[in-house]
Amino acid sequence: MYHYPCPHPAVTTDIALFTVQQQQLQVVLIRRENPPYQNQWALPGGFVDSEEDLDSCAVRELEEETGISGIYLEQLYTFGQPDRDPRERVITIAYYALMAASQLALRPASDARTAAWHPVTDLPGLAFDHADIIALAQQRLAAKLDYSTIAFNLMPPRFTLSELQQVYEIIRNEPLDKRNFRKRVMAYDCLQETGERRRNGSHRPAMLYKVKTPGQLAIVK
Amino acid sequence: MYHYPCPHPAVTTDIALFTVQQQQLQVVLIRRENPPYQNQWALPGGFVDSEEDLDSCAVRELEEETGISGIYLEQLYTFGQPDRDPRERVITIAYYALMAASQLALRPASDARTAAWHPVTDLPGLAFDHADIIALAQQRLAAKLDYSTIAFNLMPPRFTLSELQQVYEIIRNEPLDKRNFRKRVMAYDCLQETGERRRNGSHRPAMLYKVKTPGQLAIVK
DNA sequence: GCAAAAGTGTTATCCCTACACCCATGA
DNA sequence: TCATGGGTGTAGGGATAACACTTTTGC
Repeated sequence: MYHYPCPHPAVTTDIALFTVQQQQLQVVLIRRENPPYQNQWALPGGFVDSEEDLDSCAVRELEEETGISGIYLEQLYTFGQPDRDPRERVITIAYYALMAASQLALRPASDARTAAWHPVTDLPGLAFDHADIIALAQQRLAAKLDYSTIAFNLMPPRFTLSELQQVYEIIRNEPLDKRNFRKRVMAYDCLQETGERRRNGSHRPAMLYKVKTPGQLAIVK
Repeated sequence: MYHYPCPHPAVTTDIALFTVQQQQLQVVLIRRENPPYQNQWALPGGFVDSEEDLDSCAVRELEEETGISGIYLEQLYTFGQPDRDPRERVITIAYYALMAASQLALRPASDARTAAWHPVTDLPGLAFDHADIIALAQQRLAAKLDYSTIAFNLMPPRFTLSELQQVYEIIRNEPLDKRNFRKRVMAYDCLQETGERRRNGSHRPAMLYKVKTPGQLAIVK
């Protein structure tokens, strides 16, 4: 097989998988079993296979290391500082992904014995430049809240408008007006009432909504 | 030197360099001297050196192949379809770059005998997936017009507001209201009157402006 | 009946849009 | 003096932001 006469670095994908849980934006980290950075926390990710698309690699690595699949995933940025891995030149295509807390079912797999959620406000020391990746992903997520329906990918199949509002408030880190919020998200025309209501304590039950076309990302306003 | 036991693809950067010239958005293409796609048009770009940052690689390749340097450059997206190069797996980190037409001084260099500007509306057949890269870059540029001062990077050191408006109109492909346009860009507070005026035909001379902090990208509105 | 969250409209303000005329110059 | 692009302000409309009370339930 032909090889171009040029350096051939290792190439990985890394995935910042977010959810909102316990009133916090959280990200999945795995504890590394092998050097470098053995026993440190890192993002799930790994080497791109020879006949594998980059997106597919991110999906596969996430599934292998956390057991999670079928969620929203988007390419974020490519990090290639020559010394970002102490052993060899490794270029990583970073992705970010979103899932509902309700779908939580972390399955630690072969090369990541421990996978766990961590609040982004309280991260442990991270391997490589993964802190930078998370920071950039968080920034992108916050920016996309303003002009897309990306946050719907953080919601379970059925949810109340108050729950949706909480997700927005947690990511933007500021309170929102209830009536204005409802007007805005309903204007997106992406949500549908289910007939059901959620009873949840000693107060009026809340209508449950679902996303009309799940997985779709609408650009709005 | 250590090598991770994984596939090691070739990695390149490719750069979509835009300017506005002759009432058109144009992009630099080079004619390929070597296979694959010999004699076809392609974006400037090339392999990432072993100790080289990705951004630096893009800057270097652009300089080597076109003689152009010192301009605005931003990472766009990473393309990694396994078969995007017929010879070997090649992953490319695509960049886009902007320059003023006034700075035009294409210097064809060693591995790109012919470098030339092409209107994006009338591109020749392109090597690899470079047509996709250009399309995405153009889309990103148009989107960024609406919420940043990115277009200022397409302007020469001194320019009139009418010239700036033309650049916006060409990229957005629609006419804009002169008074509203001026109000908006002046509100960015990024432009400064020079005392000078440009005399240009039998009509009132236009004030020349400059960007207060060139190279800076402000997020606005 | 009381506590607690759900649900709902109106008004004021701001921003964006539409729009037309005078100015300075060269020929 | 006329043709050409440069330069300027205002008014109306639409969208956003501020704001408070009633409803339904569990205890």
